Amino acid sequence: MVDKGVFAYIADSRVPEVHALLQKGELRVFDIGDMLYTEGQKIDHIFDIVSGTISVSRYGRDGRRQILGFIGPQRFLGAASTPLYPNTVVALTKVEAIAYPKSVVYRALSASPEFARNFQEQLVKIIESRDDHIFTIGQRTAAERVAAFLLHLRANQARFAADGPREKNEVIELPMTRVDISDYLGLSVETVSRAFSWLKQKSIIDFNDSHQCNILDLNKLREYGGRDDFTEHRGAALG
Amino acid sequence: MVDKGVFAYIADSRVPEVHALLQKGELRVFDIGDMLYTEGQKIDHIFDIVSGTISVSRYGRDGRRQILGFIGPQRFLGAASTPLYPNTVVALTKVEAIAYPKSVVYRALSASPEFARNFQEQLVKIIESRDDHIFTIGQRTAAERVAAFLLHLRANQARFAADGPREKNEVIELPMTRVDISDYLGLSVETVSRAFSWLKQKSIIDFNDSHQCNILDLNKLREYGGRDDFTEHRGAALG
DNA sequence: CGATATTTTGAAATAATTCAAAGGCAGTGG
DNA sequence: CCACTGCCTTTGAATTATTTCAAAATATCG
Repeated sequence: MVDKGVFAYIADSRVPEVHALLQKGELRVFDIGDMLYTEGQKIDHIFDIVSGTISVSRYGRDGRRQILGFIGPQRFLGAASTPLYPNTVVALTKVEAIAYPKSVVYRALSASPEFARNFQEQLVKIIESRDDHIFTIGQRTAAERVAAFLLHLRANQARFAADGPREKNEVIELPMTRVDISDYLGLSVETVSRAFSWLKQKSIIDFNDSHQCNILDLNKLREYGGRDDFTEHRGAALG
Repeated sequence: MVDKGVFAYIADSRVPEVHALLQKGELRVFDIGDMLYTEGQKIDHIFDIVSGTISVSRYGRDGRRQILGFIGPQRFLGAASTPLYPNTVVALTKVEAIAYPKSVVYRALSASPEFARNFQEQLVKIIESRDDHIFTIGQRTAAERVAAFLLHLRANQARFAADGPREKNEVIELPMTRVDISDYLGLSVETVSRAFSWLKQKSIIDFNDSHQCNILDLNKLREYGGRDDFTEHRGAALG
């Protein structure tokens, strides 16, 4: 388990303003279901996730929900172009996050070109990850979306796994519910469930329980969900 | 018609490195169908669009295409987290764009915190625009997607329209084909065409020709396509 | 262990796609 | 100027993927 957020890695603490930033960070702990931000809220701090998983989502007038991303350790969130944050962020597991005052973050970004450059790179990676998502829901069938989703989780989980001898049958943790997955993929719950069953019946995956998935045939999974593999990266992920 | 790109607005030319950047910009002209970038290309410059419209898209193995965005004046493109650019960018109309060497852009970003801050804000706006897009294709029906698309175009065109007395029946220019629209919205061409016909038949819109749309009833259009209106902004739009 | 929520499966309904063809428009050459 | 060609757009009918409605199975929690 990592005990730092991503800012500790991308910020150069030799710069005084950056050092001050890292000092000002305040660890906060959230339980399942807690909200880190709510839609329309005026926010004054950036969260840097240390452990756990959150979802970033957006609601339509009539209650339709779209999940924009599932975000784990070593990502930050809270950047927005307006003072009012446009999304809802909920803890899917117990979450530890470091809260940094926004003003102090901006001061540090101004003072350290290196931090600013790394920060920009994280933003670009978020855009690229959104683009993957758009491709997935715009062009793929239900089974392909679910396959792509599993590969996406796998790529992100791999980032922090202890790299012992890699097992042939990899395990993917699914900390979210089927409803969350369906709201992420733009499908109904039932369709997501059927897609899992279909992949299972084809011996491409199977489940220990509904939140732990084994990949039995990675190549086949890639045939359905692959463009390439998704890009792995430590980094940002706002919404 | 604007004769500058967005960098001229967001960069502080009193900083020598920024001044040098603006000097180094080189105007290029593209015809309909020309490619500004191709997928997997190693790119060494950022484009800042002065006039015209381009599409940013991504292809799947079997040829499926997803358009990630349509981009007009006062936006830049070319930022990527890897040396190889992941998308294809094509001119939909005649396009004038200023090409800036990437290295010079990065030097200017390091030298001017103000430019860096504005640049970051543009990146955040791109993310927010991608989020709108994800919501649209993840949660909306065909007619709603088309309505949302029209509102999106309207918001962006409004940015540079001469603000004389606003007409009741607003006109929206559609420089792209129906196939482009369908690849943007994750629908088939036929479905897009039917959605237009449906909105027409409800007297919400009508067409002068297939690339010029009148909004007859903006409120009704918003009932279908609105979350709120889309945020208008001069700014970035990479892909 | 019982109660509640989540996940899976089944059958019917529906939105969107596919296949097919007609209509419209733009450009080219006679 | 008109006719021909090719492309883009619209409309129609049949097919299909996904959703919706309904219920059973499974897991979770006090």
